[in-house]
Amino acid sequence: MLNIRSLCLAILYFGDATGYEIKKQSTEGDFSHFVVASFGSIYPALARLEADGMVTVREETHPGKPARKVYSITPAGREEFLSALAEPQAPDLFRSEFLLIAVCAQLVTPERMRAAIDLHAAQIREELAHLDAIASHCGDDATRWAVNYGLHCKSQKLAYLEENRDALEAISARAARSREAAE
Amino acid sequence: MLNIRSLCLAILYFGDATGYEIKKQSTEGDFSHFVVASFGSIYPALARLEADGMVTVREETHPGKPARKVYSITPAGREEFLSALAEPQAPDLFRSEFLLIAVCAQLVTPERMRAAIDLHAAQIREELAHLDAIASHCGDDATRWAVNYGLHCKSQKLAYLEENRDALEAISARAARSREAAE
DNA sequence: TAGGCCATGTAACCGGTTACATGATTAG
DNA sequence: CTAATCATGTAACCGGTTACATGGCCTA
Repeated sequence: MLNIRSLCLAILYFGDATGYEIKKQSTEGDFSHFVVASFGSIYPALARLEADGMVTVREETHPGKPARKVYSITPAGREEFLSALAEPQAPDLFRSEFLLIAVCAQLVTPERMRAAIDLHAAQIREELAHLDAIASHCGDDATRWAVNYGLHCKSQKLAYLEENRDALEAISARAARSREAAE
Repeated sequence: MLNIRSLCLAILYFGDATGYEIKKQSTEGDFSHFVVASFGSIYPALARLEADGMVTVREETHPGKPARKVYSITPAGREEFLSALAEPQAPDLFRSEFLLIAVCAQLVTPERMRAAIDLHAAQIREELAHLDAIASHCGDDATRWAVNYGLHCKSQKLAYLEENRDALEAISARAARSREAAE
């Protein structure tokens, strides 16, 4: 259900858009914290949706600007999306390279561990700043709810990391010391 | 870096294992909350790793039991994994069908919204129980750190959901009422 | 004038999933 | 007797990424 096709329908449900705008919306806009999409998947999906009668296109040519294809959702498209929303949702998907490194704290040098934590913290702060930006100019209640959810989770994540990073670094340092001792 | 190949090396770094055990480890065991892997990806990855000299195999045949191929990591394998760990990690990946539904709270019925929240809460509770199970019989400090990190993030997530679910349901209910009024 | 933004699309590739095929043992 | 667990592997498929191809406008 959370595929590019449904994502396009979701965005078009709230208003007409071009492929370029859909990409922007899903990598920088209101949907960006829980989906991903690239041009290589959006354009084919849009073409497919049109062939299936789920969307219509009109080509706009503003002189001196690249031609743009503006897509509109059709009643059939709305129906398809609504029935996609009606299916029981799959659990959230989470994948973390940082946690793989963390689990391997004994294998990496304390410096590497520290760098990984620093980078991880910086990544979370960036996501937080990004969510703040969305929150600051968003007129939709539901979107704001979702953003606040993300904000809460991520700030908690960062708080835990900052409070417990020493413990993780200590694990790494201890292992490094016993490796030295073994030599 | 967070691909099946590295995952296999990571698990084998901590001890010999069969493909079956690697799968178990990554869907039920210590790695299960931040990676995914299926048989269809593990077995080919292991074959590839052997061809590349990163692991060795020995076939064990216990009478009355299926033959098992036990893999061991080689020094070259350790080296490859360590250099994979040394690369700067990609940010955590998060994808949520629930949040797509949440953002569309105005489009779905209040009942559907409630069901989605209930299911989401149940999914988080399940993940929490799963992490608790790992925590309770895990002898490794780093693994415990990672599990506690997950435990903290997920319990916070659940807390936010429980405190704010009414607001989300209200958005859905309000939209439903105005749809009715429009008729 | 270099780089970024707008704007569309294709093609090769790849990593992974799903389903299938097989089969013995053990616990309920 | 049935279901689960152990155990390995393949093949078809698919969804998506990456890189490529193109090109004009605007800003620093």
